[in-house]
Amino acid sequence: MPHFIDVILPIPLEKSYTYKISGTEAKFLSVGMRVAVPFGKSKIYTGIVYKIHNVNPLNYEAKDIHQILDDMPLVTGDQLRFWEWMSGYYMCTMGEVMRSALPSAFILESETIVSKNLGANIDEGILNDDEFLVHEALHYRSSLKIEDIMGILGKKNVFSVIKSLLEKNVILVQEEIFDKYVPKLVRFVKLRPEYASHDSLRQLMETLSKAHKQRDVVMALFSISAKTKKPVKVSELLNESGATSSIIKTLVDKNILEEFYIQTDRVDYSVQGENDSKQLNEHQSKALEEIKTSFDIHNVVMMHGVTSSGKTEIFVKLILETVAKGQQVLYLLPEIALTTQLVRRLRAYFGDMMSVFHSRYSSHERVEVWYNVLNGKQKASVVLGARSSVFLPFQNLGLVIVDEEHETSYKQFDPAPRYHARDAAIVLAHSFKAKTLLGSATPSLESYYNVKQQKYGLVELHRRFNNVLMPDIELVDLKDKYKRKRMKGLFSDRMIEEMELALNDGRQIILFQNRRGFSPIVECRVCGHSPQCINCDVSLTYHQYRNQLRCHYCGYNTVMVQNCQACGSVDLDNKGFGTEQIEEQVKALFPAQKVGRMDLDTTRGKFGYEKIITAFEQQEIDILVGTQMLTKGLDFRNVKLVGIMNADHLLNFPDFRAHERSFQLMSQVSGRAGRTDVRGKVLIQTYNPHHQILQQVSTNSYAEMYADQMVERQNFKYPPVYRLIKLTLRHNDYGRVNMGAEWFARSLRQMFAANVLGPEFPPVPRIRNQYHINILVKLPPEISLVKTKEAIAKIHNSFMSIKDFRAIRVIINVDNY
DNA sequence: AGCAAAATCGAT
DNA sequence: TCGATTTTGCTA
Repeated sequence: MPHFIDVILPIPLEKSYTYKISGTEAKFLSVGMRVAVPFGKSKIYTGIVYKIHNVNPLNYEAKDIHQILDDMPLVTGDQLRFWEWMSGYYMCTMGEVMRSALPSAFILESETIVSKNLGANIDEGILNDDEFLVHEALHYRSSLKIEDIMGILGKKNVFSVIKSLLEKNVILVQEEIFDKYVPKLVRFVKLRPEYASHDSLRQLMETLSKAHKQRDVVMALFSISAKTKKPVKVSELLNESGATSSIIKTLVDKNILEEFYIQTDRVDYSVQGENDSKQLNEHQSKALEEIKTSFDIHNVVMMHGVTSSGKTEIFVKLILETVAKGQQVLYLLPEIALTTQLVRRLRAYFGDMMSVFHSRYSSHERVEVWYNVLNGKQKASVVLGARSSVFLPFQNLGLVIVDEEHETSYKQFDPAPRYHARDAAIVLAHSFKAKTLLGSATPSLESYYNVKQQKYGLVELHRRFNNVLMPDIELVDLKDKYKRKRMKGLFSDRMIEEMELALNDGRQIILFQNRRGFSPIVECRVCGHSPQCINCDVSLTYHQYRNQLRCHYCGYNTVMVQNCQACGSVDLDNKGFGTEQIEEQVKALFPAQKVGRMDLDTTRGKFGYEKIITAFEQQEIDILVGTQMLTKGLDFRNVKLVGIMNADHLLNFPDFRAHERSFQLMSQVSGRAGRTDVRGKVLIQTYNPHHQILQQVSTNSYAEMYADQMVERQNFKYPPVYRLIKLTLRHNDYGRVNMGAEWFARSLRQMFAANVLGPEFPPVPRIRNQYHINILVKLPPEISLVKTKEAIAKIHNSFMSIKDFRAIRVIINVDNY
């Protein structure tokens, strides 16, 4: 009987592909293993075995697989079902899910390797310049990659050259698969066995008496192995003896020391700190009990606790109880909140039961965590991770915690799958019959709506830990301050007073401005022209520290212009203000203080973010100016004052969630103030001090905000009452996207009538020379989401069959919030 | 995605 | 009119 497998490939293809396998292979293979398969003319891809069967495909001859890559399934059946849900719900292919789900080191790809044809006599005269260069290069290196050849020839199209060299029998070409995962080997040394006896050892020391450094190394080796009773790492020995690696090499060459390698686990943490979890106070204990009772009725419980209420300690207790039952725990956090600060804190509770999984870890480390979770290893009992950790191969998940549940960074926008990690986590937990706990000081409206609908349980914590008072929030009316000339630059007199007060107390200050750059745009005072990006429809932003104009969409930059490019005038004005300008003004106002800035520009390096946080923590910085990065679950003990420079930018943002987001952002920033005994102070500068949202922030009235916002969402048919699916059409031809979008919207209207909005160009219609246009579909609560998606998919199919529209990229974003 | 055939472009 | 560049179709 013939055997076949259906394979998922990590590319955006609608179907899975069928390959032929032998009987032996059929016996060995099981669903979830990786196989290397040929696909297309020459490429070899990594695929996941999706189905094993005996159905010979009718219309084509199935190819053989190239190789089996695993001896155990890498992906579990639970995961494949989760992938299916995700590709269905978020309208993307299984291949796209696979690409996001697997650490990149698991997805091997073949590479074309060019080598010299040794068997042939080559007449160099028949080669042209490019061909000769490649031939020459092969004298020095036995093999070349396509990439290398592109480098040598300095051009992209090297295929014709390779083809011609192949015809002239100069080279050979083969496809090689690279296993990107190399176990990390650590070098150890030990004394050769012949020196084991006392006599031989004494002899050895005598011979080394003149070689002091070598003797020191041997002595150090003894002292380390006596202390640790374990093999000695070369790195340790170097540290202890102060010797150089060449001395060790000499000893090895002299056959005194012996080298050996041991494969070590990359994810290797020494346990630091105490292992005991703190005692909960009465409010926390009560909340913990409430959560447990609530879990009896609800699969999902919302833990709504004000900032610094000690949510984390409650989570820790729950996690420890779950682990004690032998179950795994997933602790989700927004990427940016996964700082060493929090990891260190949790490490103290969980020690080596905890693994961390997020994109700043190397792909090898991610592979290690994957295997540990898959094999139910103790050290992966608790996984602390960002969005993508919902894809880990859990075996018996018992609890999922989604901390800072309201964070918008849980939603992946690009590439597909455009999933929301919170929602995906709830589905994942459900498939294991596990419970999900959402935590936030400012829950998202959609989650709170589910609470109100009795879908989720609710547990509240109103008091800050140690009864620290909520900060005192004061609104400063900018209109009034400007009128009465009480402003120094962007700072009101109140702001300066409070800053002085805090600094005199030896306390730190955070200033929040939701915009980076020195000033958003440069404008000519004579003709009103402002420099534009050449690829995108946006004004360029002035960045002082490099004297540059930059585009925030595509990264395009030029030197700051001195004259207006339209009229030549030198009278240029910097409109608006960003973090850089605030930093400069603070430095002028408080020359004695250290000022730091935290935004995308200053945190770009690998540890840039970490560095600024640490400096602020250790009070090397007195005043920290930053963007919304500052809101993400950081814990600074010594901050007395938080200043929000201009709340209006937030409130006037053109998005249906602007008010909700403003409330969350300002509440979160305010929460950074006064986390210890002294009551914190928050100053919000605004032109609209009577704005509802600002009043609600200042009185910390979440419930009121929720009620107000829900009325608006209901009236304007927005989530969480209605659901949204956003379609974005993209093409470099303005007319064509416009026509296509009109067609698409017209077809959608036949089904959904008034619930289709647009097509509408976004505020920045052109990005990287591509025109974007949006269509929004609003789904009333009573309408089936599944049927709607089917209808949209159908319309998309007919759209793609129209010749003029086929080139237009259609991006479907389900729940685009 | 990536590759190659087909279609279109554009300068001699 | 030929070669180069872009578009289109297909992968099992």
